[in-house]
This record gives sequence, structure tokens and C-alpha cells, in this order.
Amino acid sequence: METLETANKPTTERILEAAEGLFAAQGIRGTSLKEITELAEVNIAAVNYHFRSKDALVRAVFERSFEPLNAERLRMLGEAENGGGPLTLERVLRALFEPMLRAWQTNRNFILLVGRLQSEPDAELTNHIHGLYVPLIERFLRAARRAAPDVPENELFFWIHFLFGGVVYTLLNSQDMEKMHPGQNPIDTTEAFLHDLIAFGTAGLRSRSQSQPRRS
Amino acid sequence: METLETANKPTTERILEAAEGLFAAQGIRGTSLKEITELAEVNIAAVNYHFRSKDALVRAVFERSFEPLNAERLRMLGEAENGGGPLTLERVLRALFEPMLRAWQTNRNFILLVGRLQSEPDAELTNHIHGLYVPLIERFLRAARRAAPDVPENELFFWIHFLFGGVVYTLLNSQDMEKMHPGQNPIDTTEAFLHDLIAFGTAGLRSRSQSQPRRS
DNA sequence: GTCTATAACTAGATAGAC
DNA sequence: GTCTATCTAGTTATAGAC
Repeated sequence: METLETANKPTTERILEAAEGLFAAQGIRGTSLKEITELAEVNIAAVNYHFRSKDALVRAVFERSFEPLNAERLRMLGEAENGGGPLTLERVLRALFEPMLRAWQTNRNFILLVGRLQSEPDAELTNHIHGLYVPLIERFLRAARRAAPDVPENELFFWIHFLFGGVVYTLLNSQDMEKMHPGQNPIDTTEAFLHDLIAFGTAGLRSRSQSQPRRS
Repeated sequence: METLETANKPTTERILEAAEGLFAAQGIRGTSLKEITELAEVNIAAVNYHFRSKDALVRAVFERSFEPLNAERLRMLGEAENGGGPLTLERVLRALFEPMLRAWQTNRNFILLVGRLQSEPDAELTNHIHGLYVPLIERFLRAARRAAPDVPENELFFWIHFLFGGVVYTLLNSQDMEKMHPGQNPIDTTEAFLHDLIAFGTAGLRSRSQSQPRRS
């Protein structure tokens, strides 16, 4: 385990960076405070001094990672809604996925943290992060409804989540997929993947238009 | 934590059932052998007697859960290939997803275990399970290629994985989605979800036909 | 095969000196 | 703010009686 370029960053920042990397690589339960403080080159007692507990540190790491991403998503959606030109499904999907792919491109930790969240069943943490996402989801769902009024709302809600899951899964497994089929991985360039993802998603969503919702 | 209907099942079976449920609900690292043996109503030392270690028990639980499922997938795929009628993309996707959805319908533990696998970064376990899947993936990819020769192979490989990820994600989060939009969850009946999933997936995949692969 | 008892270890958290 | 030392509780695994 190598050390970080800690330079003269403050202790809390060093801890957050080390924790983010280790949570991403090893999971939350799989990472001890000892490992974090060793990588951050701070004393073992510093975590409980600057944060209150391991749980509080975990929440801080996730918030630091997710909040700027969601802010950028909302910014892009606002631009799509008010920036002239029609509000298309393509632009809504782009506002949702482009910031995520850019984040992934510069720092793979982000998507790994999303994966940890999916399967480390810490109810408190899950609810906490969930709260960050609810207003975002509502905003995007309203926009998608405007952009594709002929697709039933429950279908929009469901299939956008489905697409989100597909993206998370393929990013999480991109190394394994590369190993299985070298050179056949379409996510080697963000822009190309984004383009194909939007094509795939809108084709799937539009195939659901006109159809009746299955529940009244 | 309730006890299982252990009846007069042998000790190993009791341990496997208890471990499966707890791994699904709490994760692997989040579950101690003490919890497992208490739920199974066997002695704490029984695990190390019947299995060799916690790791060996974990592998046994996952194999027991995944192997019959993959056998059924291959059976359905063989039927689609040799049972008369053309081999369509629809039938390939159905062979891949129908057994998974049926398993989910009768025992939600299965999909939760898939989720644990995604994010508990135990390299040994991941590689072990990975080995179970490689031949399956190759078989399905060959069939998909026959069914959709006009879609580039790398796209088939990628988007089928993508669909798999979407299914895993939506099943994993089906309770949360139900909470967010009550009554708008299309996976309340397996057959309806399967039908729509195949429609969505084939629409997406067919939108990729004719296009050039992005890498030579 | 099943049990008790315990070994050997690691975790998160804290008290108190500096 | 930072350190050492230590506490308490939990973990897997095993030895050995029954």
C-alpha cells in the first residue's frame, strides 16, 4: 500500500482522501481505521478526533464524493430546460450520465463507492445517501416526462433507473470485461460511450411509448 | 432474528441456509460465524468442522445458489437453439433472464448475493465465481451473434452485460423504488417484466445494428 | 459428530500526557 | 492538535472432553 501525495494538506483532507481510496478498493467494512491512518500518515487517534466515529467519517467521504456530481447534473439539466431548443430525452439522459462518466474518467473511486453503497447493507448510511438523491430523481423524472410525454410515467421512472443500473454495473466491471474481451470494451472513450448509451436508452424508452402501463 | 424451519435437516444444510440468508441481508463481512450458527441452531464449532473455514463456507453458499440457475439458463438456451423455429434475440435474452427472474421470485436471497459479489471486494471469491460464469457467457455470446449477425460482436457483448447490470440493479433496489413511487413498479409480475425487458433490450440492441464498431 | 473452553488476533474508541 | 497506551468487545479457529 503506497502513501498518498499528502504534501502539506490538512489532516482532515488527508484522512478523507485515504479513506475514499480504501473504501473504494476494499469496501467499508473491509477497511480499518488503522489502514486509513497509516495511508494518510496521521495518528490512529486522529480519526476519532476530527470526525466523531468511523460511521461519521464514512458519511463525510460519500458526501464529499457525491455532492459536486449531483450539483453538476442539476446544472446541466437546468441548461437543457432553459437554454433554448427543445427539451429532448437525449439531453435529459446526457445531463444525468455525462457528469457521472466524467467523474469516472478522472477518479474511478467514485463509481466504486456507488457499488459499495449497493451492497454494503448499512441501513443508516443508505438512508442518508438516499436523502441526497430523492430531490434529484424527482427533478429528472419531471424533465423526462416533459421530454417524452408519450411514455407512461411509471415506465420512465423504471427504465431510467434501469439505465442507471446498467451504467453502474458496466463501469464497475469494466476491468473484468476488458480482460474477457480485450479491445472490445466500448467505454474506452467517454464521449463515444455517452453517445451510444443515449442511443441505446432512447431506443429502449421509445419502444415503450404508446404501450399501456401495466397497472392502473 | 428468527430461527429457520430447521426441522430435521442435516447440520450442513442448516448452516448453508442460515449463511445464505445472512450473507444476503448483511453482507459477507457483516456476518459472523456466531450469527450463522445461532440462526442455524448448531454449535459454533460446527462450521469449522463441516466446512474448513469461513471462506470455504462462503464459496459453498454461492455455488449452491448459482449453479442450478446457470444450468437452467443453458438448458433454455439449448432448447432455443435446437427446438425448432428461428433463434431470435428475444429467445436468447429470455434464456438469460427468465431463470434469474424466477429465482428472484421464489427467493430474493439470490439477487442479493449477486449484489454482494459486486461490491465485497474479495478477490479470491470473485475469481472463483467468475470462473463459473465464463463458459456461460461464451455460450450466450455465440448464440446472440447467430441471432443478431448485424450487430457488431463487441456491442453484443457489451450491451448484454449492460442489460444484466440493469436487471441486477433494479431487482436489488425494487423495495426502495416501490417506496419512492408506490404502485409504479413494473416488476410486480415476473412475466410482464420479462416481456418488457426483452422489448426494451432488443430495441436498444437493434438500434446498434449497422453502426460501425468504434474500434478496429 | 457435537460440545465447552479458550487461544490468538483485530476492531473501534478513549484517557491522559505532551 | 497530536501522540502513546490501553480498554472493551468482537472475530476466526482449534484443542480436547464427551
